[in-house]
Amino acid sequence: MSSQHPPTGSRLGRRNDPERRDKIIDACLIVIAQSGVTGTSHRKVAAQAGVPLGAMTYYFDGMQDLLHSAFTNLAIRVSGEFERSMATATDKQSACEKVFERILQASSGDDDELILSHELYTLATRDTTFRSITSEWMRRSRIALELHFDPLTARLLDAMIEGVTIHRALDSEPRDPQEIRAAIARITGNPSFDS
Amino acid sequence: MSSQHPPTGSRLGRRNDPERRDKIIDACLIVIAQSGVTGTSHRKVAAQAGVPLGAMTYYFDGMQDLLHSAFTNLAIRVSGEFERSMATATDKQSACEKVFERILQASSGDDDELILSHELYTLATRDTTFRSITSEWMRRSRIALELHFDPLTARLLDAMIEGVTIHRALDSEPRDPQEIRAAIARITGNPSFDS
DNA sequence: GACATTTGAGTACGTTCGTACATATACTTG
DNA sequence: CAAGTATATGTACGAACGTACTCAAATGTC
Repeated sequence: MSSQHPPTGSRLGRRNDPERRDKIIDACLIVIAQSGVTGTSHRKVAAQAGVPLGAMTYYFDGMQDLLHSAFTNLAIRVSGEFERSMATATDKQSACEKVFERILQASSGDDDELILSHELYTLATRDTTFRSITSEWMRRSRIALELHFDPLTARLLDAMIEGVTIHRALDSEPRDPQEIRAAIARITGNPSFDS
Repeated sequence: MSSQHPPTGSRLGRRNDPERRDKIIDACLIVIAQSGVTGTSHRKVAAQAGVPLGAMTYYFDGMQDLLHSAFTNLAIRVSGEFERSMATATDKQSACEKVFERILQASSGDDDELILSHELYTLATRDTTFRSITSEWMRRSRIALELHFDPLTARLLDAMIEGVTIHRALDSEPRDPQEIRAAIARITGNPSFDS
């Protein structure tokens, strides 16, 4: 008993798999979503990614570096999606509709985005290193919104998205989607959206 | 060397110090604010509280119970403060002013409230047990706001407070306080507040 | 004052963690 | 094909962790 590893200890040696690093990052986000940053360890991530433990310290300079890389990836992916979504809007009205969809989707809990972003916020509140990620994320959101709204409205709308999303997620009673429309209507000064 | 404890191993025995439990809870919040839930351990909290390690398992049924008690305490304290603040407002205008002060103070980073609430949100996003705390917290905020605003406006305002606070905290560039006034003005439909 | 009970403290155990490091393999170069 | 290098891996180590458990001291009871 106690066969710790495949019978033949096959060390692959120089294989330079460029996807290896990305696989670890993806696995890291999965583990964080499941267990939180608190419960994330090199061993869990390695297991999730299907790579040996030694690969963790090989590709990343410790836990901090791993987390930073993982959250940077997340921020780039999510803000990219939002940019693309906003870019498809043709006017204020359809832009409002996109924002509505975004809040609805983000607060639905159907994916891990909400959990992961909270984990990131928690790190960023304490650590300046991570704040550069959130800062850049917000900057890109704002710019995407400024395709359709003036700068101040874009900032307020961005903040409102955040607040409504969180409140919807952290309340145990379900919230009426109509509330989202009211929020957007008041911030943008577009009363017709609140129908 | 290696004197682990006061020279005289004075076991105090039945002393029933009712403050002991509260001291541990306060210490726990301090440790969380410093090191995050991630970095919080029984040993650190015990050291901060000046109680022996054994006291931790005596007063609390494990880490989960400790965290739950600590965050419940936090929620009660903070929402109590907000209720009292809102109760002193005499009309819509002064209520808006109170809300303004609240956002300014919460996002200033002068105390640990912001850090702690994020840590709580992160737990609540994943764990229903903690969501009852956030849920109750939001309920009380909403009721406090409903002293001066209609229910829908109260909800939106509450969400806006959250969003603006977070954005102010997680941006590396400073934000103009005037932005807060604009947000309140638009949500409450009180244009005169945005001056 | 003797005994029982409650309250609290100290310690030891088994687990898990991050990381360092020796070393095996694959590739490159001559 | 030999020598060298870059790449990747398995493992071992010390530190820190949560928790269970034993037992001392103070209090309650008669």
